[in-house]
Amino acid sequence: MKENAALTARRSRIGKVLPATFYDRDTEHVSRELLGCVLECTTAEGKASGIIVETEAYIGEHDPACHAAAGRTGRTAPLYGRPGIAYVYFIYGMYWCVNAVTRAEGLPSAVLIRALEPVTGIELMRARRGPARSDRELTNGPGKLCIALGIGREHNGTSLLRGPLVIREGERVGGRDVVVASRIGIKKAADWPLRWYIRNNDFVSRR
DNA sequence: TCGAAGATTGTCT
DNA sequence: GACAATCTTCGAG
Repeated sequence: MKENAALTARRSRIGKVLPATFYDRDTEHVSRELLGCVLECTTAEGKASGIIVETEAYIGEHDPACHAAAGRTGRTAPLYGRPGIAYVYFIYGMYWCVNAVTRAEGLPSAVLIRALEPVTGIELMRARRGPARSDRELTNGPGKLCIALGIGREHNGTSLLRGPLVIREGERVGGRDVVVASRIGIKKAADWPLRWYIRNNDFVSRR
């Protein structure tokens, strides 16, 4: 009961779709401010959304871990596009990961969305992820959240301002509630402090 | 509870 | 042909 009240309160704070100017800034800045915002995906099956609780920044061709470090290819083309579009890529033969492209055109950087706290469409997420799963296992990782929200190749290069995949204003996250850490799951430049997450949030993939 | 290894395919060299 | 911004399962302690 208590949990339902908290969820209702969260849903009431979901606001407008973030404008292009939000993304056209320093990638580190955007990463930090995306915490607390809401990623929402609408498909034929319905709508599902969650609060962004963990992000990572990939900051251009000089960042060895960024896909753009290999230069502009067919795969990385969306990274060179306008701020506010989605870069969705396929990895390890079975998973999708979703990024928000940032900064001015021609500067290939993006924010990887690593974990969400489910807000709406939770039943749909359970159906997609499997019934035996706890709520925190629905979206506590970049591959998992794409499965739960139904994000795939059809969203690569689409606008996060128009949908079907959008990011909305959410709760403001105070400075004390933000933790900066090193990135996860990569070998190159893994110690760069470009990962942000909400302190004490159960849905963060790793502390 | 933790660590190791397997699954599986698009992309680039 | 090698590798990858991951997740799951399985076995050991």
